[in-house]
Amino acid sequence: MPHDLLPPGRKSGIPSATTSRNMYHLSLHMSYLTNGRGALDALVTRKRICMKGCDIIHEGKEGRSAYLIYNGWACSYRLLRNGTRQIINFHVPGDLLGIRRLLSPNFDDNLCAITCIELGEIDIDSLLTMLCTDNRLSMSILWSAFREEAIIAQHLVDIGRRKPINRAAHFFLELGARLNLAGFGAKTEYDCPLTQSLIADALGLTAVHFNRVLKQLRELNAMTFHNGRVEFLDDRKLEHLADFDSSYLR
Amino acid sequence: MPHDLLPPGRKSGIPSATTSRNMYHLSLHMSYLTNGRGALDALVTRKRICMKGCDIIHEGKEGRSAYLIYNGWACSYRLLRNGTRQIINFHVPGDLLGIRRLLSPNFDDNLCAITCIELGEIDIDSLLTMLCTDNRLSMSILWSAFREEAIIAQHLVDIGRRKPINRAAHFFLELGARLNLAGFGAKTEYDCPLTQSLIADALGLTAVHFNRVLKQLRELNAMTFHNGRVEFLDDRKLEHLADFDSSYLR
DNA sequence: CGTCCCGTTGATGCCAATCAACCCGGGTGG
DNA sequence: CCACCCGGGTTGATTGGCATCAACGGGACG
Repeated sequence: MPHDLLPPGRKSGIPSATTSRNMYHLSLHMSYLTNGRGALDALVTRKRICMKGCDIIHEGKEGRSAYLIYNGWACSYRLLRNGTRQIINFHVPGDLLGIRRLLSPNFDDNLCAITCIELGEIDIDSLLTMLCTDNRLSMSILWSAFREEAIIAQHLVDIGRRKPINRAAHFFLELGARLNLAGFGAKTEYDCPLTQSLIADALGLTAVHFNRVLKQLRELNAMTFHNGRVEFLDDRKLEHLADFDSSYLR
Repeated sequence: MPHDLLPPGRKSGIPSATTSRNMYHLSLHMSYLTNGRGALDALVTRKRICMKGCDIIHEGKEGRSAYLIYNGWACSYRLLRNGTRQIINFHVPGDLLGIRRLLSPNFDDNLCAITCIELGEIDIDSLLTMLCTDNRLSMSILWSAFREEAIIAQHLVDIGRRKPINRAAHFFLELGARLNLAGFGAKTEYDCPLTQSLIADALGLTAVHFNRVLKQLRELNAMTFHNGRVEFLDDRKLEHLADFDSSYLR
């Protein structure tokens, strides 16, 4: 039974990642979200800190909150009866978490802190009432739902039809693009606090095999991933491997 | 290069499936959607018929319409450079198609008619302006976006971490549950106009191997799929295989 | 009657899961 | 302090499952 993100964990040995920025410099990655952001920020009632490995939202548990990530990383995942785990999506600073339970708790996945994470807590009920009056806010929420759906759909295509090496290339490119849009990381490198087995669980591979795939990427001089840092060595080669087009992120 | 749904095709040899109902008896599957349904129906400007195999929305093509399915089936899919196809989701009567392009054309996948299909066309711009005034309508749209996201996420888990036989079992159970909620099909059987290779492309398998999986399910006396008809022989065995819980559909 | 699409089955080969061993660095406790 | 453990990463050997290639049958349709 995999449990590498279940225990509360010790003090993170992992560098605090890409999050050493002003908390107001959040992922203003698109017009709608930018417009709605002010209204969203206003709804944050309190700050919450989650330690690395803690569940932020647990499946089935009633909860009346959504969260805005100020800094740190999280992931949504599902555990299967056969003991495996599928990670649905990783979440980076600026992302909005848990909106799906706005309308139904059944829609939501487990949500777990990958690094120590700082969250703005938003009360679902006040969000709901605000939605009725503030139109830009509803647009913002809708946008963010669509964007997440597009990311997940892309992820689905990745897992369903791409070979592991292409899948991995696509993953790192997408993550880089997302961080870039959120105002973090450079074009050719970024901090990434994920472990190999976390990524493997997102890509539908075993950790062992993902490790070999990383080796291949290294030997192709396409990219490296060491000590929580991703470096793109040959963008064109990578993009060719990944068949990547970032337009769905905008 | 797979193309079994690309050509316009001849007159469908496939029975017109589960769609022989009153067109107003649409998938009123949930409170929010029900509330918003009237408003949505009112926005339908004209009816459109698509022949089996026709693209309803094609990636990249500008289009300012969303569609409501009156009857017939469709699917959203993406084609990869390597010549394979991944089907993201199947759509049944009552589903709302193409809302993601409400906010950005980049978000949308290809959309194709699987059977001859009857659609209500909704102008995106009037939908947008309506959203600003009609609150139940925005809730309805939001709900439908969340639900679709939940379905896709479930699909992702399926492909990423379940073995083909469990995947197939899950697929048929989900489809059955969706049809049921939409008011079609009985508990233990339903019409399903999909071909084996369509389903295989949704499940991330080859058609050949999916065929063998169907054989296994048959030999386990769990279910059969013949001539466009699904029959569940042993629900408990199936549900055990699939680890299925339908709550995310409601 | 020939063609096309769909479903079915067999034979073969490869790729990724699995099992296993080992390294490294950091914590922890005797 | 050293011994030990534990989580994360790396590599090798082996197995099996799924893709691939190929052939055929049947039904629908021109």
